Amino acid sequence: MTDADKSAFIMPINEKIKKQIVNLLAKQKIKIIAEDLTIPPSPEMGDLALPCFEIAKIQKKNPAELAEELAAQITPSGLIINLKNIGPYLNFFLDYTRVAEQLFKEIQKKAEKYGQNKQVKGQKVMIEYSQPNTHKEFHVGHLRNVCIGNALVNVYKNCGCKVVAANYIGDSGAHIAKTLWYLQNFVNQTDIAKADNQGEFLGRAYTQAVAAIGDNQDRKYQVAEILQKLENNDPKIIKLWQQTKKWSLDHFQEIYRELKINFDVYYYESEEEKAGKKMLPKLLKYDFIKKSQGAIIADLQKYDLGVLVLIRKDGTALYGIKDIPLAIKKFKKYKLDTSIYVIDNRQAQYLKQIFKILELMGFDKKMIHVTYEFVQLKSGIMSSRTGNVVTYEEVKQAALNKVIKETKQRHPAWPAEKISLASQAIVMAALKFGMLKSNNNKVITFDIEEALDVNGFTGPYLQYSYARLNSIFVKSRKTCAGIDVKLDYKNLAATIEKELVKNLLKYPQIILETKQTNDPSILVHYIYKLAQDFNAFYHELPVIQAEPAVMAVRFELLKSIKQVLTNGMNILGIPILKEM
RNA sequence: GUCCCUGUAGUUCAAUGGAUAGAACAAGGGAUUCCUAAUCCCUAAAUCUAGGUUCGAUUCCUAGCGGGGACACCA
Repeated sequence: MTDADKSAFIMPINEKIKKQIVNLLAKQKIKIIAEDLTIPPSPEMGDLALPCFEIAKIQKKNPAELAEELAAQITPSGLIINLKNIGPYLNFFLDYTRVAEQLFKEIQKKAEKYGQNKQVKGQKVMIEYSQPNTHKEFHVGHLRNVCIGNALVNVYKNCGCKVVAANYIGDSGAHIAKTLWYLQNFVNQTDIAKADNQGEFLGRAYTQAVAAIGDNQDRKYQVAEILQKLENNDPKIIKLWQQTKKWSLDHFQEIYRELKINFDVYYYESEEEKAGKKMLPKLLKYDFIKKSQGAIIADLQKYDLGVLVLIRKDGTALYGIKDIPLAIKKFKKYKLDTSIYVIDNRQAQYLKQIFKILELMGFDKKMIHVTYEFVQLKSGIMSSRTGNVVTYEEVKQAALNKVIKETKQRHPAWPAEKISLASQAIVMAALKFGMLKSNNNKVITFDIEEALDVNGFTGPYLQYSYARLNSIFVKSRKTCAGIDVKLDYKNLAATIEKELVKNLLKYPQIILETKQTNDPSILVHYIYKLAQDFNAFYHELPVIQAEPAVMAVRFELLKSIKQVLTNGMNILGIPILKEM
């Protein structure tokens, strides 16, 4: 085998096709790259196209005439079966018989690895996400972060990275002091004991605390005192802090368990706060870190990044002082190549400040802020402070009630356990899909009605498509066992079948794009389109009822669709159901 | 005031600078002796404004208008 053969063998088939077109043109002394090729607006026009404008310009020719010339000169070969010129475009037609055969073999051979690439093989990347604050409610805004972060962890793994999934728990700071103050002054022990979910109870307490404090200077002073005590390890307040913190952490764990999300490492603000204060003398040696108005600040005005307060004038710590030691610690412990922070866009300025501070300290490492826009409600911005939130728990419960009812109706014979498991999976699919379907840069205005919808562009649609597909396989085992025909891919002739093949070809490219943009919505749209085309196929063409030769190739197609659906849904964290 | 994000059918979202701007929901019409109708098919419906760059702009640049957000002691 020559080197060229070897690389052709390893090369995913979609790249192979483009390479062949590039070579065909090279023979005509025309240099293009794979990225020059576009997709025609409709399949009848071709499968791939080369716009001839730029080449025509260089050759000082009319683009349409050039396309015509090229169409006449080039003899199709390999996976290209035909080509023709339409106006200024040179369009190529794929030999679906051969493409399908090779593609299905590739997908079945690579299985769960189909779509993976080695673009950044061996790179060590930490992705920090979720970062919930204890003593606050876990709302749907937090859910978006978790869904994006988890999907990115999977995408980076698919691109050959070693990924460390990190969580950074906000277990210190003003919000803690406020909640503890409220618990001490307004809540009696029996109320706490009565609460069935103490984590949620605590979240509500925070909102009530903020309202109770209001503009009352006296109360603000009392809260500041508690913050001081916390930082000075006052035993009584520390005990209350630890006790209540556990409530929140248990609640978060329950949520992660439901979402089927795991973290490799947990960091805690309370610990980084100590580390930050410890390194304060070292920090003060830098010119840009200085005292100002009684506080300690990082003065970044020179860089158009304003000022970041690190230590309040009363000596207590702010968030910035905690992120600095943490960033350093991460790289040291895990020997990272890249550190990624998944945090909403409102903190873009803050992260620029942190990255700049680290840079000025001579810490020259690759840190990326993956920004996304926040989730708001129709009634305005979501805020634990004001209590204008929709919690994860309430959305989940509402969705669950609806889905359980629906599932019971559809499957009266199913045992309760099966209904419960399926409903849980459907709800997770609906919620996660809802959080991932929009581009990162789009603000999501959360609408409970929309979240409960299971039709159309939703997670359950994907699950339903998979279940139908799976059901064909289940039925086929009973009705057509033992059929043995030679596969003839010429039987894959319908437009919708070709469309599906084309979709499957594109999958590896989609994974790469998702990684490059850090935006899972790209994958969401792709998987949805695949499911949609499958459903069209399902209605249009029979499988089990088809004549054996046709049935055989359709099964090959379905196996590949099933694999890609599985791979994509796994990355997105959308649970797969064999029946629903 | 400065900076960041954003403006596409009634609504929520798509569209590496390319050919006829795609979906979903909502609206109206249709499909179930056939592999799950949580599905499918059909109809109607959109690029904020003005310039510029380009063979070609929803996409890039400039200005304006609209929406959201961040800018010293919340995280």
